[in-house]
Amino acid sequence: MSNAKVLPLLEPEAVAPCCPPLNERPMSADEAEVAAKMFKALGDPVRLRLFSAVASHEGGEACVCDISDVGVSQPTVSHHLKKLKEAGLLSSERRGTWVYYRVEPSVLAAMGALLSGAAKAA
Amino acid sequence: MSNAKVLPLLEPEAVAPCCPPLNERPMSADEAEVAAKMFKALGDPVRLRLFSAVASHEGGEACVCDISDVGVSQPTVSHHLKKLKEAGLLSSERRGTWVYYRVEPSVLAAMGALLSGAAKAA
DNA sequence: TGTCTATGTTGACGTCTATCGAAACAGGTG
DNA sequence: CACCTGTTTCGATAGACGTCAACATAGACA
Repeated sequence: MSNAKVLPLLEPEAVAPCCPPLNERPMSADEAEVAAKMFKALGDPVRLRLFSAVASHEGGEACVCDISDVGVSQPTVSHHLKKLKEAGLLSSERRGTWVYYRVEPSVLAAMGALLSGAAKAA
Repeated sequence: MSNAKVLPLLEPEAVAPCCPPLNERPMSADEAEVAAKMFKALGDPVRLRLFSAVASHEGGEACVCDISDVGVSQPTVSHHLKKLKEAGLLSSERRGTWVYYRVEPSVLAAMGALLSGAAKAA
């Protein structure tokens, strides 16, 4: 329904300031709530495999029919893809009969910087 | 009690091969299950704040009394810290009256590389 | 030595959300 | 219209989150 305004994560200017490096300073409650949604989206084996399948596919986009081989039913796959899309990690596009999912590099970079910064100083 | 053998994630040689970059190839079910546990551990706002508080503290270790200011009761804090420890992200050590938690750099680096690698190529 | 206080952990319980599959529905093609 | 792809709805099961109470462990003090 109101998917377009569920999260402001799709905007790059909303991603960058949301995630200071983990070791810089203690996260505030608001920052943690935003960042936790992204981590939670990847906190499921099925979603992680789906996301990896999309990210490793040619051009960073993949048809659902190519990544439905994760051991669960297709409705469940659609459900997980929807959650990844709501978290801002994927974006869907319909090209004729098939639906293609694509990764969001900005959000991925934000999460990587969040962890890499903490790993560097530790 | 039997904390030492809950997960083999504490060994660096178990961390490195568990997480190929997300965009290299589709994750297997076993790899995804291991990596999802780490992401799931950070998929909660309270845990994320606790982890950030430990990581940003002096020397990467912090007493529980210093990070209990997250808006929940202390038993809840202890529960979340236990989950972070079970995921291999933290390690606890008792120094007298107080208990100090410390970050595990190797696991953090693995997660960062997992995402940074995917962000680079995407 | 014995007791008392303080710090963290653990267990049990209630509540809430997540996950998954079966069936029905929308979108697009030949 | 018949067919296929993918989404949505609905309900049932399982697990996560949070608090209250009780239990270990370490130091203080008489």
